[in-house]
Amino acid sequence: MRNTIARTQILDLITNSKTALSHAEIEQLLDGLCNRVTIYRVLDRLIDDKLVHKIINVDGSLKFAACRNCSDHHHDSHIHFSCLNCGSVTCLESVEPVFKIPRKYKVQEVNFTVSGLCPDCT
Amino acid sequence: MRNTIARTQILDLITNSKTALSHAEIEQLLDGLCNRVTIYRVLDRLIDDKLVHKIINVDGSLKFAACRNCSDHHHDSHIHFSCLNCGSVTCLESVEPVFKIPRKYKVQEVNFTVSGLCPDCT
DNA sequence: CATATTAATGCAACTATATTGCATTTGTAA
DNA sequence: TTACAAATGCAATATAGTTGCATTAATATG
Repeated sequence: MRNTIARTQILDLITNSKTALSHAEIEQLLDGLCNRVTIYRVLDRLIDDKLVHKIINVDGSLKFAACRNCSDHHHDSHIHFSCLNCGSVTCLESVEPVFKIPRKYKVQEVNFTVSGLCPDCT
Repeated sequence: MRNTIARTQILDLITNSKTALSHAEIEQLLDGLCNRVTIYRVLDRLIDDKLVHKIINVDGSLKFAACRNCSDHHHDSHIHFSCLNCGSVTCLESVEPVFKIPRKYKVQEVNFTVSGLCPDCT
């Protein structure tokens, strides 16, 4: 795994962003630094390296956010908040939902998104 | 809203299916009954009419399932189980997660998907 | 410091999925 | 039975992501 300019910049953007970023947003922020295909590939690598996690938004679009405490495996069992007005997606790291599902289902991952209005849009 | 053949068939398929169906699965099951564009439009109408709800799968793909108790507004606050092996998506209607998020967020909808292995695939 | 190795990139082409405009068909109310 | 508008089919277009391959560049080694 090499520390390229694209990788550094993309990781920086995601890490310093208050909200999760989409591929398109990253592309715009990078302003031609690299090809859009490279962004896809860098994102894949960052996810493999457990530095970033992928969030499926309520509208099906993808967002990327920095991982915290994901050294071993991804555990993004926290809630994601998706604002229906501004489109921002925020990790609510401290909130973990409680639920019980039938024992016959073997749970591996959890994807929990709540949508509505974020503090900035109320 | 007219009761066309396409509408009837598509609603039947979704209602009688144990698991949520994708557009592609519906298209295959209909076996040329109507154009794929029509399927998109019928699904949109069924969602508007609160007869079907749309589920965003963990891989970002869309699935459609029959609505229960959605006369006024969609309340699919139940859990969806997504099988990583066979790809099936099942509504676990009886399971509703408990969670608390900061008051400054205004919650409107909830989208909760758990992935792993379904009873058939364990 | 030079250089060899190979990961990473750029580009173009391609695939998959969804949407739109418009002419035609068809369900339904009068 | 007929008229009207909803629904459909088709072709074109849009959007998002992937792949193959030649080229570039990061890094380990001598």
